Amino acid sequence: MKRDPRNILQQYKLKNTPVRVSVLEVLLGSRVALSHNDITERLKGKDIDKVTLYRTLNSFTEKGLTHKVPTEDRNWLYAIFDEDLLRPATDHYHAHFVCNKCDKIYCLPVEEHQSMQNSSIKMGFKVLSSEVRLHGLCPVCQ
Amino acid sequence: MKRDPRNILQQYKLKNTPVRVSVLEVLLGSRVALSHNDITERLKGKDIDKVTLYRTLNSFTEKGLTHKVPTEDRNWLYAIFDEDLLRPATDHYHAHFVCNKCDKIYCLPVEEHQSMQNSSIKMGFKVLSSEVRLHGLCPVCQ
DNA sequence: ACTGATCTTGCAACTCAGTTGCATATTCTG
DNA sequence: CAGAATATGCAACTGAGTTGCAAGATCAGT
Repeated sequence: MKRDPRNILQQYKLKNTPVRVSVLEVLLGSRVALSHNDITERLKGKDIDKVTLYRTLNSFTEKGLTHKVPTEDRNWLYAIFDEDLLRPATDHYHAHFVCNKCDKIYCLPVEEHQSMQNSSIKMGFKVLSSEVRLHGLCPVCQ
Repeated sequence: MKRDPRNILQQYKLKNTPVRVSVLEVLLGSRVALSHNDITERLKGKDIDKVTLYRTLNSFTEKGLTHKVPTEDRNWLYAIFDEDLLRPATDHYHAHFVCNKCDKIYCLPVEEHQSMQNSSIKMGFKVLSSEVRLHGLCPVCQ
C-alpha cells in the first residue's frame, strides 16, 4: 500500500496526475538514479513532454520525494530517496556510488565519517551536511 | 621560484603563453576554486576569449595542474590542486567544502575514510576513488 | 636567431540541457 | 459540481560549453 504511486503523491502533497504516476512508477521501479533522458526512454509511447518531465522531477525534488544528484558530466539524476519512503530527502548525509563502466549511480547507506568532519572543524569550517561520492565498479560490471 | 607561472607551465608540459600565464596567476592567487565566470571577471581588461579560457582550463586539468569540481548548480569550478604543487591532481582522494553562505568551494586535505569503503565493498561495489563534499559555513562566513 | 611542425588563439556558428511564457486542460477542495 | 489552483504542452528562448577553421604563437632542432 505504501508504495502505491497515488498514495505516495498524496503523502507528499503532490497532485495526482497521469504523468506524475507514470514518472513515479519508473523511479520506484529502478534500483538506480535515472536521468531525464533515462526516464524519457522508459516512457516511450506515453510521449511525455520534456518540459513537463523537468517540471515533474523538480516538483518531486522540491517536495522531498526524490533526490537530485549532479553527475560528473553535468547531468542530473533523480532517485526516490529512500526505498522505504521513510526518511525525507532533506536528510543531511548522502552517499552515491558511480560506476565507471555503466555510469549508473547507486544510492548507498552512509554512516557518518566523523574523522573527516572533525578535521574540518579544526580548520575553522562548520560542517552542516556532507555528500560522499564513490567511484569504481558496481556489482553488475565487475 | 616554484610558484612562478612560467615554471609551473613548463613543469606540467604546457606551452608558455600569455593567456595561460594570466589564468594561472588568477588561480594561484585564489584560495578558493573559481568558475569560468569568476576567472573572466578577474581578467577584465585582458579580454580573453571565452573559448580560449575553456580550452585553457581543460588543458590545465588534462595535464593535472588543476582540479575541476562540479557544483550543485551545474557549473565547473577550477582550482590548483595542491597549494604546494607537490601532489598531482590525479590523486584519488578529494574533498571539497562548499560554503552555504558565500558559495565558495575550498579544497580540503582528506584522509581516507576506510569504514565507508569497507561497507561498500561488502555490498559488492569495487571502490576505485572517492569524492567527499562537505557543506556548511566557511571560516569567513560564520 | 630562423625555420617548420605543432600547438594555441579567436571568431562565428552551433549544440543541447534546461527554462520561460502563455493558453489550455486537469485536479481537488468546499 | 463549480471555481481557484495547479499541471500540461507547445514554441520560443537562454546560456554554458563545443566545433571548425584560419591565423598567430611557441619551441625544438638546426
